Amino acid sequence: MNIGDVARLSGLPAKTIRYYEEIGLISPMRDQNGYRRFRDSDMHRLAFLGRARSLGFSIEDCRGLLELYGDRQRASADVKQIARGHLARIDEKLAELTAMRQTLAHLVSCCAGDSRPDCPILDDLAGNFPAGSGDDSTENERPGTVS
Amino acid sequence: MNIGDVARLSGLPAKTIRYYEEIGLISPMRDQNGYRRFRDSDMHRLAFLGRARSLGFSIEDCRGLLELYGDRQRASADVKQIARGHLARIDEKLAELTAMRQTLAHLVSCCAGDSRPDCPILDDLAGNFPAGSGDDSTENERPGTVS
DNA sequence: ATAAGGCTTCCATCTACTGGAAGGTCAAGA
DNA sequence: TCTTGACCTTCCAGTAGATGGAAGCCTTAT
Repeated sequence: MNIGDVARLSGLPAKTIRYYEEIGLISPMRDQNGYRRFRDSDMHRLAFLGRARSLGFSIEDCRGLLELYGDRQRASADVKQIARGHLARIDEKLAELTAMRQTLAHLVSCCAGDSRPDCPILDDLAGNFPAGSGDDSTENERPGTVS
Repeated sequence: MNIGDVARLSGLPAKTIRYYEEIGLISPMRDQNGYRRFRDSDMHRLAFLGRARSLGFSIEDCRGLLELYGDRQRASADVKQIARGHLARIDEKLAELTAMRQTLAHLVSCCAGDSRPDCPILDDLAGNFPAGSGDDSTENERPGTVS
């Protein structure tokens, strides 16, 4: 199979497949004309990569997972460790995004969004807190930056 | 104020402040020795930037927000539009991460994580679905890749 | 013969910084 | 006065994970 067929079958762009070869994730053979020739095993690795990437694993995680995938002597604990690390990163990201979302949604809901210049969103970004806008108690705590 | 002071006060690394100047977000003056000299207005812009970035606004969003910030004739609708666009992106990202998290957490919970090679995580990544592992009904739908 | 489409490599670009090298500046101390 | 150390400067490279495009070869059909 040539790269175009593999791209169609795997759903990965040809560019990406070449990139994966460049960084050593796959090693297809070459025909005499220089074209890459993909065997079933290459397709399997690419499918594996596509799936792992769609779950958000980093390229380096993928490299490790592929190695374990091809190792009959592997311990599932090693796989699980990679997956758990990734899960932890996802949870961090989720917490960060959720906090952002909350603040942002509040600001958006406070903004009239008309032709007048008054804007609580800009006020907040500029560090002005023009008297609690609806909710009582804690007077606008400002979340800190997260990595 | 020199860049070091501004960095301490704003919480932004000096490198980042130089970068923001390079891409035209701020334009501090220069002393005769070539050192950047920051006025209060520069500090305000940097604080604004730090806050906007911590809410996840892109640099280009920040550029637009800063422009509106400095425009007395602005319409709050323009600010709100940027914020809403950003909110929508956050929601997309949240949905994507939540889906990943769910699949991943399930796989992790299925994996023994011991010294044996059998691993449902690898099986899934490889496209093998070894008989529904606990839940009935829909026999493992595989989520597609999201941008 | 030539045109279309597929393939190749190489280089640049994207986001938002970050790290480091080489070197100028300034204030304090011996 | 010299030196030391903390600042500051610019410039270049690198990060993750591709993606876009140019220039050019290969193959097949017309």
